[in-house]
Amino acid sequence: MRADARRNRARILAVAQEVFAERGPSASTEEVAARAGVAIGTVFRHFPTKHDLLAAIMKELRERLIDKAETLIAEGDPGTAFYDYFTFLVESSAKIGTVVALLAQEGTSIEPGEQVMALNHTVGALLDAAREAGTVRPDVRLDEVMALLIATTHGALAAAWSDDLRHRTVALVLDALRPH
Amino acid sequence: MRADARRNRARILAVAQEVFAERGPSASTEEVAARAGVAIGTVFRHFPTKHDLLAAIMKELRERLIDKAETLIAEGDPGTAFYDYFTFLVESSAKIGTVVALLAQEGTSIEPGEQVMALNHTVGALLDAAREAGTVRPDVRLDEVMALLIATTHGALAAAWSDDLRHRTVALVLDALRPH
DNA sequence: TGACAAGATGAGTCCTGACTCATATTTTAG
DNA sequence: CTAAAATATGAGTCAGGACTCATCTTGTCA
Repeated sequence: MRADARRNRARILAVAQEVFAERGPSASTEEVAARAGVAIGTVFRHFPTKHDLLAAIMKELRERLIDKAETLIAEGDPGTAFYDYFTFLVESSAKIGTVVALLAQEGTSIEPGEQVMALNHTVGALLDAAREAGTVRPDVRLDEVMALLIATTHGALAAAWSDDLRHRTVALVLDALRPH
Repeated sequence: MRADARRNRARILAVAQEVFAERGPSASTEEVAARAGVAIGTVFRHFPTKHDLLAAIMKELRERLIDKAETLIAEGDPGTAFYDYFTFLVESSAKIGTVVALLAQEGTSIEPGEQVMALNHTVGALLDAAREAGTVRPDVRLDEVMALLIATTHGALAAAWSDDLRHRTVALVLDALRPH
């Protein structure tokens, strides 16, 4: 792969994240190209389909999210790591927006979607650890947690909550998971 | 207004609710026309803009939602009416889908939006009653409740939760609002 | 450095979906 | 029953956005 091609690919990917975060997944490929300072054909050379572009973003994002989870597992208190991660994901969605696309677009399609599967697995591990540490009610199930996560994440993005409101709301949701 | 015109208007409105519930707000006006058994021009005669059509749906929906609230206030236990209403709204969104458009489309626009204002007011009344009856934590604020409502509603629709999962998730969320 | 393959360009195609309007049809008042 | 007014019709216009490709440009390697 030529050096300039690699540079362009990276630049397009970065810019696309911004654009889709701001305008939602219906933003035009034209705008991505324009903001990347590149002709539209170049975008389609690297990502033959708009869907491919979105998929690439989601893949990168997933890696970032899983990195964060591994850091928390390695360094953090198992009792609080779960809560920290939940909060981190909601914060990310408020800023990055794409998390929502990740969770939603896949959620509505038929197949579970590998991104969601991976996240499921990660959150599940943190949840188990927290349960064992006694900081999460033992009867809380993973699918409920994922549902709360999707809901909070969607809400934070769709309704553009203020920082303050977002914090208070997440606190309420997480309180629901704590033992008594 | 001619009799057939009135009939058509009503039919279009009813069908449009179905279509938008199934396909989301991006469903085409063509499809609404087709399913209503009417030419596309007729749809545009009654609703000059797609936005007008959505607005009409939302208005009708709002009236239905507020009716329900008034019934609950009049007949129900003030301690549980709030919880029943919250549940009712989420159930509705799971079926009607349009609630989401109502809460979201408006939420992202600049002005608060009269639909959301009205719902705010209604939920606020129920929340106050429940607080007074002691079935809701005194420190829970209306904006937090609305945030949870939007989130749950979005989540239920976007992720197509099963009935069972929806019930459990709503139960968790509502537990977060109960005193201890 | 030269030449060629990889890459970039952007005007153009195709399609979808909102909206229009000249014409045909129906309702209804008288 | 009839004519004017109100409606309905649906082919057509227009705009936006995904995607293509003939042509030009540039990186790289001998």
